Amino acid sequence: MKGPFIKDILKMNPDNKEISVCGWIRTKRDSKSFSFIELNDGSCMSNLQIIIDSSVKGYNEFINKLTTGSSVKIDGKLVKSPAKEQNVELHAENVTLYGEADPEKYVLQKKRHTFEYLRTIAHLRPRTNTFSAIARVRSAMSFYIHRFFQEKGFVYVHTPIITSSDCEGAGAMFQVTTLPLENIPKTNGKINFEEDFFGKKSSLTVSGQLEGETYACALGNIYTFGPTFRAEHSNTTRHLAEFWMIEPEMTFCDINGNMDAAEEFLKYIFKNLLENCREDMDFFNTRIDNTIIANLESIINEEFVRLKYTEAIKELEKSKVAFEFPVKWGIDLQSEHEKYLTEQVFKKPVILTDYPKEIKAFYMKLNEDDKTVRAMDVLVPRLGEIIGGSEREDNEQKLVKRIKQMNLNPEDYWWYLELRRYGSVPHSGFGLGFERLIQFVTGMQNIRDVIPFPRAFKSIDF
RNA sequence: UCCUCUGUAGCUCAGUCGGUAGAGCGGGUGGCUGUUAACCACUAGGUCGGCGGUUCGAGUCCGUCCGGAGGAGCCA
Repeated sequence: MKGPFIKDILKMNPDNKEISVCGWIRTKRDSKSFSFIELNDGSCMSNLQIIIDSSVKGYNEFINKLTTGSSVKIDGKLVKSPAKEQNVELHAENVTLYGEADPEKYVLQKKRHTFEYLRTIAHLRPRTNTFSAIARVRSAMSFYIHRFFQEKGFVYVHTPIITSSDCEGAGAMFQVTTLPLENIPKTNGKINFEEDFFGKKSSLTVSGQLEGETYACALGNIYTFGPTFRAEHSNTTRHLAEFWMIEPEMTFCDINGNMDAAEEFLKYIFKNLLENCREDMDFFNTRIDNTIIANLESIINEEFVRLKYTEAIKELEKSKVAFEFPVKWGIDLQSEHEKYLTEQVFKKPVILTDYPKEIKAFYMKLNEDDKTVRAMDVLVPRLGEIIGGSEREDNEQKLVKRIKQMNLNPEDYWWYLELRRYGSVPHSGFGLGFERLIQFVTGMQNIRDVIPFPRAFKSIDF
């Protein structure tokens, strides 16, 4: 597709310039002697208004075929529009119809559709305002994420999608196998994985963190940004079986440096989003959730609160709110607790640290009190946890002890432990789910609507 | 996996006490207007998710299966 694109045309000086524009017709309004067309090419939310006078060659043949959804090329003159709704419009001189869209059958007519229905036509939904805006915001956010890390000298590491470790413990895994399922080779009743493709039981990754740490412990600062798979039978507005995750890992960096990085990171990408995707963000703010822009602006401008878990528990115990889940030191915080802290107590993002070791992963660095670990969760108003991270345990003996405590086998982690044996360094990192981030900035309620082709439990229609 | 709700026209929904179905939007036709959520008139669309049962009679009641949504758990 060649330009100029409608995004740029709308900013051009309307000086009778001859241009050509391609796109899909969103709607048409006929008069006796001319027609108005709203043309969209995906470059932006706005349409370009086209006027086709009935004197244009072939008018009577093509005009009834220029229906919603049909694709055209229009050559014409860009002029100033006399009406208020737009600055410029295109006076067509030549019309080329590429593809018709039978209005009796094409379901995306100009009318509202529920997101639920649009999920059943995932191949057509990017042609709607909402889903094209989501696609642009997703793309832009990916770019800002890369740019943030690249500007800071982080190395982008491609961690494997297929892994042999069934030991990551972050969730149910999808097994990868070429064994014949109708006749699985077994020895003494147990599956013989030596005959499988990799010679070992293999799965799709649930996290690139452990592999990421190996590269961080050589290159300094790294990040991953790739697909992640969880085979959990979750059926919620916040879970996917296939989603994208960002996981930076920083060496010579403690929990405080980790918090600094997470805060700077969020502020950077949100600021870029508001500055560069204003039209799409205004749309979300108007049509989806009218708090998102104010919310993002306050996150950009406010300093995040930093609070230890123990302090947060005290704060919650002090409150008069009747929580569904009672508060007590040692519990994992429920989303009602997180929301209370971010929305009622502080009214801004809160970074909670130093959680009880029992409710956190084995690789998090143990504090001197032997009870808490250097975990950090970044909580934001409305969503709750947006980032989870920690300083990693860098002492081999302590790490082995924690692995055993969690009933895991240290032998499975031999290479991960060697990072602590040879040139171990304090290091930290965090992870964030990309789709939840997109949900947060767009206000979209269902995670299946912020990824082009959602994969979820019992759901893979496209 | 559990709990709740839901399935009627292309889409969004209404349908009373069980008596063979309606609206809005969208589509078609005609009219009108520098229109822009266009407007006005007319018009065509339905195996009421599938199967079984109760009944003289089921969109409506019962059973079951399938699909969808929301919540819980788990998590990102």
